[in-house]
Amino acid sequence: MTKKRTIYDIATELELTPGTISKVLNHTGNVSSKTRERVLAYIKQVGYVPTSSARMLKSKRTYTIGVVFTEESAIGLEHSFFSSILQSFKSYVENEGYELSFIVRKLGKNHLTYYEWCMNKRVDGVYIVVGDINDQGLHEILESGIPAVSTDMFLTGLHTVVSDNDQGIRISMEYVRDVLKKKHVAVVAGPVTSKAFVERLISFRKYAKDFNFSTSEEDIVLSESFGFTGGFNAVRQLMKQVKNKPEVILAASDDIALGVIKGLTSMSIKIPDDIQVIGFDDIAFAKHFTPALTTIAQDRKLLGETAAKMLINLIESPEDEIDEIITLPVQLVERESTKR
Amino acid sequence: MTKKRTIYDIATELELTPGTISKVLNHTGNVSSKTRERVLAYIKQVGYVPTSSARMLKSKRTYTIGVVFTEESAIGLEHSFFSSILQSFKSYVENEGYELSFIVRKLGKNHLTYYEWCMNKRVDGVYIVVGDINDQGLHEILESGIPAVSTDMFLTGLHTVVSDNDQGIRISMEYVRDVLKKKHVAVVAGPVTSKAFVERLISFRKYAKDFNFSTSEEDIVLSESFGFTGGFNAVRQLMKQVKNKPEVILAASDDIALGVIKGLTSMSIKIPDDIQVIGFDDIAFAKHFTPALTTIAQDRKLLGETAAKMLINLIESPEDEIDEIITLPVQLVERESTKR
DNA sequence: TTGTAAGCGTTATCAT
DNA sequence: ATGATAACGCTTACAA
Repeated sequence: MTKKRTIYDIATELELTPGTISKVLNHTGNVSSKTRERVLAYIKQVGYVPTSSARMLKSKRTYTIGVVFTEESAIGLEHSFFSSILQSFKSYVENEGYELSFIVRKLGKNHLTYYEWCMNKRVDGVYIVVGDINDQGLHEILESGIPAVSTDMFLTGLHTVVSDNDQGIRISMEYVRDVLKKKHVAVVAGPVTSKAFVERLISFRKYAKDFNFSTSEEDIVLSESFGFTGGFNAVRQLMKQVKNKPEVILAASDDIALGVIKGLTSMSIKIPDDIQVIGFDDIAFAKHFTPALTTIAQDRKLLGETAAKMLINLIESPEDEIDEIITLPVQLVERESTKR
Repeated sequence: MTKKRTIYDIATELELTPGTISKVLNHTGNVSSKTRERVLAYIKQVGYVPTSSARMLKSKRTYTIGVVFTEESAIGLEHSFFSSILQSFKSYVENEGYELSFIVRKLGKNHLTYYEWCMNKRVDGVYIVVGDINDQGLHEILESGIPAVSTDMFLTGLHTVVSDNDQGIRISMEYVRDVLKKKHVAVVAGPVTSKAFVERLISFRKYAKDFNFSTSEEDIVLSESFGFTGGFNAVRQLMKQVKNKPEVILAASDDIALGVIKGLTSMSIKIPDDIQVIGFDDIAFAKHFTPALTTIAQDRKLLGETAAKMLINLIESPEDEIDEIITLPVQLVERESTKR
């Protein structure tokens, strides 16, 4: 490992002083455009890059964003829905010169709270991809005034960008009524620990009533988990408790929907011939499944990007007044799990 | 944001000097156990944590590992196979007090090579999850002597942990011969840009010959991409070019296998009744697909952990002589896409 | 056993 | 327009 060149070396090599180099590096102070060019050219030539720890130490800006990705919900990097939002967030902020650092509860030998971690790392901002609303540490962060955004949860003081869950449920119900021409629709709801699932369930109840669907409480069942297995078990439960088979089942997420389909298949129920299924999210696998899943597509790329823009705005222009909540429209994608 | 307490504050508050505080923090030098206890207790009470940038600047150790996750292959965080290895790597190193930082080509306003990035961030080591073997930047890293491990590629000087591809192909072929009792097996291979895919194809040819399978060159087809769509197209091509339908198809990866199944289904070929399919990887979705996929399971958790252990060993005990390549055994998982 | 002081590589405030 | 110099918060000889 060759010795790292410092701003000091550059200076002597160019017969200047460190201060001057620093000025051109930071586009600050007065430097003649002649020396500026010379320094810039030399720096590029020798491939010099400032040492970030020194810069951080001095300047208080770290160009680092802390990422909260709660693993208690058993969804880590592996969960395609959240990780693809994160991916898009990451690309955006990297382009702006920021980097991501996962917030962990442990640093070296010390255990610490989210807030302590943020103080220690001096992150410029925090992005909550998935968080536990009951986590005291999250509240501490908000109270501390560190810029923060989320694509998952609502908390006062927390800027959030989410898909329009109500609209999503509304368009799937309209699709059921107007295109599928069905009236008996059941729902496999997600765990109520997630705000999004709660919203979707509320909207379902509302529109089922507004549209005069023949849906009763026995047509509503809760999946005990986020994923495939939850949907699988829940739908078997649903079919057991229901007097008449529903014509259509709405699932709270695609993961759950795929479990629902598999559960139904395991009971020799054909999709979409016997029962039609509609999901929510449009995960990558939805179109590959057999039958391909009709679902409400969330724009994950846009979710991540919007959150990124929002956070950088919060960091770099704290004086701007911006909306606390941004809602993004969703879209119905018609595939094989429903049939006109 | 309350002002951060420094080692200096702690010292004056305790009527000691910064040096002493540092010593107890680093378990170094001589400190009476009485003061040590006192300092430790106080630190915990006020929630003090050392500022990492200052520590890094001084000590040259950053407790940061750079992660190379090439995105050219269109597989980002979203790809479940690699991201779950990374997840397991991450958990392990975090427990040891390290953190991960994605290596990007851009830092602030400067574009730089992998190597420059590593120098700049002063990472303690590098983990290549997925890398492009032709990338000059990777070679630079190895030459520089920064400790590096990979779970994907082979390069002299690069420590690597991989699954035993040859064993995987062998046991699936033995399974075909001894359990399925079939002789005509085709293969949908993966793009040869990946070493793993090359190995699997070589092993396939070898065992097809050794086992006297009735497999000819026309039974071998290459998927032009890593994923589902590649498998889908490739198998349709295969069925077109082949005189006799194969009895079993081996796919180079699960993603490809699922595409193969869907492709076959689209041609009204029933699985496993008409053709049986075997994958490789055991991604999360393999068991949820219809039909559930018989496959060779790689132990992703162990892959990530082993790589993590290896890298930390390289970092902390550079004098240890350790094997450059570690090969992990794989296992056959029998599901619905094959039938005895 | 504890204190002192010199750096680590920057940035920023003064002088020049 | 450029040069000196004092921080930033920590580690680590070395001195007391």
